[in-house]
Amino acid sequence: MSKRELKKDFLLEAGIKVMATCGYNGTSIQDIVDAAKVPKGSFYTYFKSKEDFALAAIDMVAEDRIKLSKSLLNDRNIAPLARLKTFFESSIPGCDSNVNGGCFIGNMCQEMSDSNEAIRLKVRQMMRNKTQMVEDLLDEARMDGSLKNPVSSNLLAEFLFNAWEGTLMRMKATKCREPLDAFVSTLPSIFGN
Amino acid sequence: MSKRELKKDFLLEAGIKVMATCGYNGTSIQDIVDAAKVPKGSFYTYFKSKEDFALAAIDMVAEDRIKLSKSLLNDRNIAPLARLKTFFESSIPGCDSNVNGGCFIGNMCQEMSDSNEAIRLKVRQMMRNKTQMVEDLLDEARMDGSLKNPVSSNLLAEFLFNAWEGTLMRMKATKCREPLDAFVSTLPSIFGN
DNA sequence: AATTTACAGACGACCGGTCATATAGTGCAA
DNA sequence: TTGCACTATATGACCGGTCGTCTGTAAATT
Repeated sequence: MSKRELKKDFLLEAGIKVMATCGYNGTSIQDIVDAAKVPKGSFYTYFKSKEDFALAAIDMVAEDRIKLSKSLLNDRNIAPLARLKTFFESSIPGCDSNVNGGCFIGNMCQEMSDSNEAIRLKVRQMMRNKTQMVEDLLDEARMDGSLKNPVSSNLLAEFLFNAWEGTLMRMKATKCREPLDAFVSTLPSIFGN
Repeated sequence: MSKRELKKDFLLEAGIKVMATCGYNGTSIQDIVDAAKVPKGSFYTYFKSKEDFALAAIDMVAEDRIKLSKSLLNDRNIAPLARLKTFFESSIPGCDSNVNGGCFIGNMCQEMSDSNEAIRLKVRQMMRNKTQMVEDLLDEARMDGSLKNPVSSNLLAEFLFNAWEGTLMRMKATKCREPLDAFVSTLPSIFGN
């Protein structure tokens, strides 16, 4: 990775931290470069606009998460539905200690979908990808008999992924992990018995 | 209702429309007064700050929704779980035609919870209220035998309300009602058989 | 020497909020 | 009913500050 790309990633990582808690409109270019300890003028060497930064940020976050999820999801030593639980939990870093920020992609979705089409489309794609991963896992669980819910894996995956995103959102309001526990407690009853 | 209160409500209604699509930080005082066709100086006659406006806006939206929900929820001629479905659907106005805006309270939650404690607490309270309504309905359904899921009404209500909020969020990303349909299709399988 | 990258400073626009002034509304005495 | 003092509302110019972006030039790299 070139020196330029390293610095770009560094700027992204620092900026994501700010934008995850303050949102798109609540984060200024100044905030981003301050967090990265980089002069303001340099910002436009790496990103052609604030929107461009946000799009790259969504890419980076989603890529990190998907990489992490993939390694967990393909471990055939663990039952599919147990992996699903892990999958959800892995999508929020340090969900017990640091309840700030929530899901960066979910945040962008709520704040920007109605005002920035490029961000909306990128977010939609990322969510579609993650939903597909859930669906594959559900299919696997159906094969081995641990999933008995008659609703199609496709619909159920949509439902569960969205439910999880809603749970992360609720965590932002409560600032505690209680909603997460309610989710995990309820999950088995949805798989059927 | 006094003349003053009428104008305040008018300003609120016009402003909520803007803020529901552009968010808190994406909406300026100028945007609000423009939407209401009122001079900027007048804003501060009715609200002491932008934050004050947002808090009043959340109140108004939640009050409207709760009033609407209450009338639907208490209709004993309809089965509890059917009412629950109506309850969810009533919380989003014109969910098929106008997918813009989504859930105002959900939007505020995601955007502001980490940066404005007053808004966060207000949002938390509203969500708690709505969850309680779901819980009551689930209890009623359990009485008449239509709800067989062994998970407590409390946990299940939390789960379902958050799932619904997540579904509304997903609708913002897709700009179509498909996620809503997936939610409604999946719902019966959660009640048990 | 030529090209790319780094960055300070400045740009006009707009932000949330204030204020002096103008106007409208109210209660009361005559 | 009228005239008057007083309070409440109306209003847009204006405040200091920050916004996202751009430009000119210095430094680094090729």
